[in-house]
Amino acid sequence: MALGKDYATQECSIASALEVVGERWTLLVIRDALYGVRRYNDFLVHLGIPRAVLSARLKTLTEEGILEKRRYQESPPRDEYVVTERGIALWPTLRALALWGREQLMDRRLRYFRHADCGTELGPYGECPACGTVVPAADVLITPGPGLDPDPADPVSRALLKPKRLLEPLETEHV
Amino acid sequence: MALGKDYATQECSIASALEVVGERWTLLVIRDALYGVRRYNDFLVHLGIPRAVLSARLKTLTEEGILEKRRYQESPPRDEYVVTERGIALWPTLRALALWGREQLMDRRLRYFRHADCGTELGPYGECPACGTVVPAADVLITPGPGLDPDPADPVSRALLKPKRLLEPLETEHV
DNA sequence: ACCGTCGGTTCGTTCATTGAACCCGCTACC
DNA sequence: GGTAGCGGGTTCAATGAACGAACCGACGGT
Repeated sequence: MALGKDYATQECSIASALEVVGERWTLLVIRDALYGVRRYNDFLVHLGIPRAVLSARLKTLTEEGILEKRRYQESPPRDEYVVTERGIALWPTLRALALWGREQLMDRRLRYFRHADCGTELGPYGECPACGTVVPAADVLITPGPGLDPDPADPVSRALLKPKRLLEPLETEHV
Repeated sequence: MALGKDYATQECSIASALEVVGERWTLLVIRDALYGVRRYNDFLVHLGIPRAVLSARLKTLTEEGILEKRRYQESPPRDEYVVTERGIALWPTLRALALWGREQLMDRRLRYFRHADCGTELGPYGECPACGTVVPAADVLITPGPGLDPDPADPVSRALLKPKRLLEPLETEHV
């Protein structure tokens, strides 16, 4: 999106944000990263995204400081992509978008976002109605809802059937 | 984005939302609509968007129930695009995105979002820190910040130099 | 020696975006 | 009554991005 064909005339922080995260697939990559996905192949099978596009997105997200590429084993050399503070700061945006999609477009509940400390479902602005506090991303528990396919094909979706915290790395079946 | 080339494999309300509002320019059109822009030509000059793309976006946003096309004079026939409840429901998402862009990407303050009743700047989750309530879109006051160009070229930007409420129709100089 | 896996790159085809040109209904002006 | 202008579009050729399939290289297992 950048490189000349950007939202140049816009003097606006929304336009700046969209230059970084507004391309196709980008927000879904960040969503997966917040859900705990870290490996190239897990992004690939879970998103169903072309490999070239995934490589490009991971590259620019790394350059923008939203993901961090780090080596987790030496032989064979393997890297994982971990979401940074800057990426975690997008959680309120993604939560708001998920809420809009659920209320305006969907007929069923796919996932619940809860406060990990007390299990209460988050309110419309990301707060815990029981505790009265705003819940940081690391304390959000994702639990499956009734509309979710109980036997999905890909290993990432299967791993997401168990309740887990945001940011916590996802344990995929290593075949 | 729709029509076959969508995020078909994603079982997720974020993906559903992005199928509707995830295309290039779409969220900026909605931002302008929330700021009070209603006329084709105002969108056109303020966004600097190709006419064909603007027509396409207005069409799909109308079909999706986010904007409503309505005639405001008969002769010559003229229509305006007014944001609906479904579009207003995107305000928390846009506010969160603006906040992220401002804090993570920008060095200066362009606009403040305030509670119209008391003038206090909104907190990170869209609440008024003074009143302790969540502020609905219609009660948000947009005021220019210090980083904003004081003499912009297009009439929409000039009209936005005055404080005004969200949703309130924008008065452009009718040349 | 060979097969499989992970994390990519390359490549031809299809689709979307761009900017410029054109069009239509109408009004105001001369 | 001709014509200039405006709002709100559509059409078109050229460019750029996304797609999917194929290929590749480093390694590990058998």
